[in-house]
Amino acid sequence: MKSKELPKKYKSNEAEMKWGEFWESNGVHKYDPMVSREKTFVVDTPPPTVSGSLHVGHVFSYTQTDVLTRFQRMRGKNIFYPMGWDDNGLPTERRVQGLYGVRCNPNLPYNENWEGKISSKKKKEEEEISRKNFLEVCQKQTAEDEKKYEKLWRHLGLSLDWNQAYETINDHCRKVSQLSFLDLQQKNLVTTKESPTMWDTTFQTAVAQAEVEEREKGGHFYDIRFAVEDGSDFVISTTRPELLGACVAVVAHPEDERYKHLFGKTALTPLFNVRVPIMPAEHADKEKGSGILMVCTFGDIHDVEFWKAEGLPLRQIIEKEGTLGPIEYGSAKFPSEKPEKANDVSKQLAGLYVKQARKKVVELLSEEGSCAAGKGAALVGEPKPTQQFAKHYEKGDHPLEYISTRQWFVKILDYKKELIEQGRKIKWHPETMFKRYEQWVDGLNQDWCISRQRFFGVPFPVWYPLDGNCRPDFENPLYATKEQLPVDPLAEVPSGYREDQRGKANGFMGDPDVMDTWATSSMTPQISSHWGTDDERHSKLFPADLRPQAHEIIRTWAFYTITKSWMHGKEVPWKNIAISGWVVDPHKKKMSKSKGNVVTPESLIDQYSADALRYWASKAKLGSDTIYDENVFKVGQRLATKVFNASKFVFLQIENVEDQYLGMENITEPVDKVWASKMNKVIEESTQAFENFHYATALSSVEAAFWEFCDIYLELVKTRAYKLKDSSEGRSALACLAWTWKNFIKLMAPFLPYITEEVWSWHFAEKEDAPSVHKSEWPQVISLNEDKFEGPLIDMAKEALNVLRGEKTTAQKSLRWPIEELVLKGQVKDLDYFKEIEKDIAFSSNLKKEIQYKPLEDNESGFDGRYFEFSVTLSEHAD
RNA sequence: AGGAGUGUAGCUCAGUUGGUUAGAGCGCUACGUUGACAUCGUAGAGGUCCCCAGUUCGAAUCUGGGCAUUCCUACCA
Repeated sequence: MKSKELPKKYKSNEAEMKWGEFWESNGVHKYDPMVSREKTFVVDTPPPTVSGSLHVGHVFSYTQTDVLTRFQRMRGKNIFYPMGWDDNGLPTERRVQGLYGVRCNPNLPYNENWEGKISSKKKKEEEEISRKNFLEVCQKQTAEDEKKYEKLWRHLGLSLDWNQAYETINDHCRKVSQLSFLDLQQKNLVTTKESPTMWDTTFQTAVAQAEVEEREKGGHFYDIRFAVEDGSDFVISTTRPELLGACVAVVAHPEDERYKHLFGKTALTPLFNVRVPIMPAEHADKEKGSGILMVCTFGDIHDVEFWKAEGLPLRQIIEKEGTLGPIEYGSAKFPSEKPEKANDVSKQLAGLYVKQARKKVVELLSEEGSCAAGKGAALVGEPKPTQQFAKHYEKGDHPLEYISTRQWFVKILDYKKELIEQGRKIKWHPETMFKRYEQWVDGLNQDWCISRQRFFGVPFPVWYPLDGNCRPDFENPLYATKEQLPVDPLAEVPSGYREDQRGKANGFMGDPDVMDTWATSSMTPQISSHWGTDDERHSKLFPADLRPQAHEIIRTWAFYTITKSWMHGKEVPWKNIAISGWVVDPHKKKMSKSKGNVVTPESLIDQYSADALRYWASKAKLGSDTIYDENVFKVGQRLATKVFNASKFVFLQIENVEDQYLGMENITEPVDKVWASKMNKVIEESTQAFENFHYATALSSVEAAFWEFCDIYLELVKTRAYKLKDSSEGRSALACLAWTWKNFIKLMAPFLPYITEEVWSWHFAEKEDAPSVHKSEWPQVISLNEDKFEGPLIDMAKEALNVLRGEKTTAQKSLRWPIEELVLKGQVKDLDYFKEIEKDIAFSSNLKKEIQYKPLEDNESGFDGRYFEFSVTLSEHAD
């Protein structure tokens, strides 16, 4: 065999291109549908939101999944590892709106000739386009983004099967989502109802509990005097005086002596002169404010609950846009003792946004004579500043309002116990993450609102019949049939109706809403398995083996997926859930685009190589956050280079050696056996670690062993391997080198797929009949037949080398400088075994030596190991 | 306020079931290097293992109590 031409240096970018194409054209990552379920490993990959670009946080967590998956592939598993794109939903709408300067107006007709052009415009100058045009431009934009994402994932070396990719807006996903909805409907697990719901006034849509976050805001307490029918009065404290017109009751704690006597009486609100009952309520806190407070429709969740429990009237004054409505007082719905005065106030407030209205109301309340009790101004004293916590939609800028609207809900509140039980059946990595799930489910207080008043999403497969006055009958919806799916109720017709009956008396109307994006992504395992449409495929892919995801979406993605799987089939969606941590900045805050992180993953890969980034991601355990640190990329890069150089060296030693001399039976020399037994341990450890999802532990163990291999073992045996290659001593070294090298490539393959594939191709691709290391068999431990070779010989040799190098360094001499005499001290456990190392050190270090030993006294500390002290005297051969 | 995590070298982190002198990498300092490798090698400096108390022959590790910090949840009229 003639010597191959090996590159002088490793060029990561060229290699990444080459092997990326190689994997694709050889179908290395392809799922085989013919293989049984037992031999298949199914990953429920997170579909990232397609709204701009991926960042280092994505690289981090997706790499961790890929590492686990590559291990399983080498264990012989048939891998199902799809990619999904979450392209529907608000993020896409927002991105398109900003990028193209357009806004959806569902009342406009479709314009065939309209073409979206990138042009950012101010909000007021945005072009209004039809719903269909809007959806088209959304789809066009996400398709472009997805291409960019795919390119990055390929470059990073994620071993995804791109044949299994899906987009959550495509026909198949819409079908599965709608099927899911219909199934829940049949099981009586969804309901439509008009009820107070958290509402974002900017996007004008309902939002679910899981999408809400608290933000701290400065605010003020305003003390306002109310009159009582008996002529007395009291003062309430509020941060939201603009809701005065929506006041439906006043409450105090049942045990509050100050107000007990007022229960059952009525109070009169200032400005509006509305008569409201004074009632006891458990949620009133005697210590807070004045102890008595107003109940409005709706200020917060307590208002909603109290309003529901007591059957109070609904006086909604805030409209969907976040402005105060034009309210006519003196009507049945909005009674007033002095309607004229109330309407005068109402006129001044109508059309104002909440913040402006607050200012105005405060202004009016501080006017002389505004107090209904006849005590001058209703506003008492100065407003007191306070830190408020207001609920916000995570993507919105204004506080949420509770507004009563009609929405679709999945009934989850009745099944908290069952859903926690389902969570318990799944193996969480790390285990402690289950607590988060449990706590979230336990604390739920609202059903899951799945309808959104948006456009780019999966429509409800629902129509409503219209009565003679064109009023929809929401209580008796018309559901699509399974065969109709996917269906757009705004374009298609319920069975038994004709298109020309749309919107007409006694006709029908389509449900205009779309589903929450989680209603679709909660079905990712079923989307991949083709639930409901392909039973055989479903049985092979469901439940999945692994769900990887981040911890902040346990309350959404994990929870909703578990919920859906339980509701549809009383199953858990996956056997394992692996929770990745975050990439955080040096101040331990989560890194994100908005924080101005300008480093793109693409440029990092170009600079450091994909393997280097993967190394960094693989160093972090599941569930723990990692500080962004480019130094770790450098370490990864160095490791890859070392793999290249060491491989080159080993390859040059063994390339022309006949196969028969590289068999394991040739490993006869003690030092080689000891090294092989050390490798056995590394293989065992890392396999064990991988099986427990502890890939980072596996990496550490392999990495440490590899550097030791380069620094110690290679140094020890290189002379022997080179000079005595035709003797049994030399062959022992060569066989051990070949075996060790092969195993290192394999052990590192999940982490560094490119460099390992590169060096694998030099020799083993052909010898092992495995074109790709990633489809080769995971290393097995070998039997050495002599278990006594587990002693510290390598450690001694290591120490000998270190002392040797140290001495020479101290003497400021070359490492080739001959040593006159060197005394080496150390400890060894096994006396017989110790005798054997004599020739090895001499041999491998090219040195002659004498070894003396004597028993060591039993350790004073009581530790019961037996030791022998030894000293080695080394002096240079007269070579 | 409740829950979960974290706290070990200047930095990023390992540290299994308690066990001899607490580790690695980076960084720093000094030195070396024509034979796989300067994307290298060798050596050195650097520690109150957050604090206090307890259990133990022995604690980074176990127990109790604090402190700091991150995240989740709740409250905040």
